[in-house]
Amino acid sequence: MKRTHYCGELNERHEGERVLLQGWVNRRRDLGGLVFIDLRDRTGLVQVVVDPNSPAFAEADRVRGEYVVEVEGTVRARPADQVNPELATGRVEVAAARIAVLNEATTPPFPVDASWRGEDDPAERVNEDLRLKYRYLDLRRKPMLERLRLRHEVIKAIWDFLHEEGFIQVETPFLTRSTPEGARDFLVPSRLEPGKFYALPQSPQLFKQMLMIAGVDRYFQIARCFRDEDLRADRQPDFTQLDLEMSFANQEDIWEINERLVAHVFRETLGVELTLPFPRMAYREALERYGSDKPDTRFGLEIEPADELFAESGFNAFRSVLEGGGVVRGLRAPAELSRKQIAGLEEVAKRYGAKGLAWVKVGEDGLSGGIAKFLDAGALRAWGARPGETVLFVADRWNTALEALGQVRLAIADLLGIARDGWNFLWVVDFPLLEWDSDLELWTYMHHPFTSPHPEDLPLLESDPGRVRAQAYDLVLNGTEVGGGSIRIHRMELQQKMFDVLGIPREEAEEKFGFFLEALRYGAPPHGGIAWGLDRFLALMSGAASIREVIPFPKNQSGRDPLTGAPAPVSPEQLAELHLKIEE
RNA sequence: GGCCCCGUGGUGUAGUUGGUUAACACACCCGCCUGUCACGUGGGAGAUCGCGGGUUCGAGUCCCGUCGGGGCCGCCA
Repeated sequence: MKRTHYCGELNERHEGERVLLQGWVNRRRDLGGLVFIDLRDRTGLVQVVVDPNSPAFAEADRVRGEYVVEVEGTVRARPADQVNPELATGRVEVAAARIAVLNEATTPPFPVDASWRGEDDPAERVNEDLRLKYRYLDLRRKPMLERLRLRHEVIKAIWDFLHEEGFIQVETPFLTRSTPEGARDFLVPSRLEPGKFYALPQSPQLFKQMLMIAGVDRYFQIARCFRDEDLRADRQPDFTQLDLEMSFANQEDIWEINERLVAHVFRETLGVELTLPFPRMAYREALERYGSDKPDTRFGLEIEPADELFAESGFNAFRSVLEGGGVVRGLRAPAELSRKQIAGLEEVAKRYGAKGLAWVKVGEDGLSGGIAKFLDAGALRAWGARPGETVLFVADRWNTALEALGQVRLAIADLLGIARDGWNFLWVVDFPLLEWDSDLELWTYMHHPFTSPHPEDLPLLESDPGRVRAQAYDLVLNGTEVGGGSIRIHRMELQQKMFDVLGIPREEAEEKFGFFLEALRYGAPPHGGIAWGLDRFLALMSGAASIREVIPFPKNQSGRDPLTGAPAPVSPEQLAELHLKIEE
């Protein structure tokens, strides 16, 4: 006989039915003469009752938590006073006629049963490394299984939508030559060609562009990407992108289809209706108002220019910054902050490059604290400050001042418990094409070197490179960058010119991606696309604190997998085959 | 490379100005219990306090080093 039902689907309609269930023992309650077993599979729990007269009793007696068992029995309604409203199957139970232990189980190092009963789950507080070492047990927990399922549903919704829109899914290689996204590559030594290496892709960037040249027109892929950089709560060495690319498309086309895709995914998986189109905000405005290129627009608390307050003030530290071409920006915290709180905020500002955080409290009858003596109450009032507020200032280079205050802004929101609800999608657009690298003393790309400049700014490319806008955009959700893309350069001459501006010698460009430059000569269509950070997307959708929670088998912060022990040594024979020697 | 936080039975924690048998809860094992659902109840086992060194009559506690875990900066879309 085969399994007839999943545990979690049983209800009053099955009353009287003979069922065969297979699953794990979530919990066993032994009353001496009577044994209750909560049987669990991926759908949930059902209570199995074993009567002492039942032939199943002996087996029920030896069963323990996490044993794998098969139960045959009859569904019956529970007595009215025995209904468990906490359980989806709480109105029924299965009277066991036969129980077979399919496998015994060692007691798990942490409990996996609580979440299935809707109880507070102690496993949420267990050291994460232990959860990773026993990930197959961790994944038995309900929230983990739910996130696996969400991941599946989101990917299915993406496939459904893009298929309908005429996209073709194409797989690009894992063993390849690296495409320059700027990160460190994971390398794979070649056995057949001593001293040569494959690289794992940081993204399928050049392959998808060549697919456009091939005439695929609309491509997508749920693509695994690899970057050998330090890890964070939102960064793993191998992670997943939704990668997509379209030919003959401009920025608006790409934004529009992505908005509808996001809306489709949210509708199908969370049942949430998003308002389209998403707002668009220029990079410069995002920085000026929110101090971030990925602003959290779920709350106000905007940054304001404050240069004029200090232009002629006696506060020399600020005045000299202004005279040196810097800026002063201010933030009005709607509360009287304590010294300790301000010190904490200053630490935040400093971590992000600010020299310090100047502050003043605004009272009904004047200013107090911090730099009060350098400021005029009337002028500050005219500037916008209101009684009861603590005003915070940073003076520095434009982007440093804004980024520091942007972080202070987020810290204040945490501090004051400012509500941050909802799903705020936002396109940040008009990124600068280039960014000055003061270490290397040259212009470097902000996105990647195949990003197309804004056509209107082309004349500036040689005269004033810093002012050239890119046709590049980020998709931001609640203050997290969840996607980024651009219109690509499709003409060889412009690509060559970009390399010149970037100071990449022709020979080097030829050596690194000559194959791609050659491809551009064969009738490359105008094209562009985007890549979503799928793991971040899922983490936000499920309210997870790190992307590790939505990745089945992630690495820990040291890049190790506590489950398999990777990375691990290899045998001398393997090294010899690869022509490798390990330096001590 | 840098800054911050954390390592005590299987798990989560407590452990006072350094002091004698390292405590509690849950889990685990055994007994009792026929309507439990955080079952109850009685008993039991289980920790060289991450590791190494130092100070001290005495270190879980103080100091130094080291290893491991987490968050962040740098780096990285």
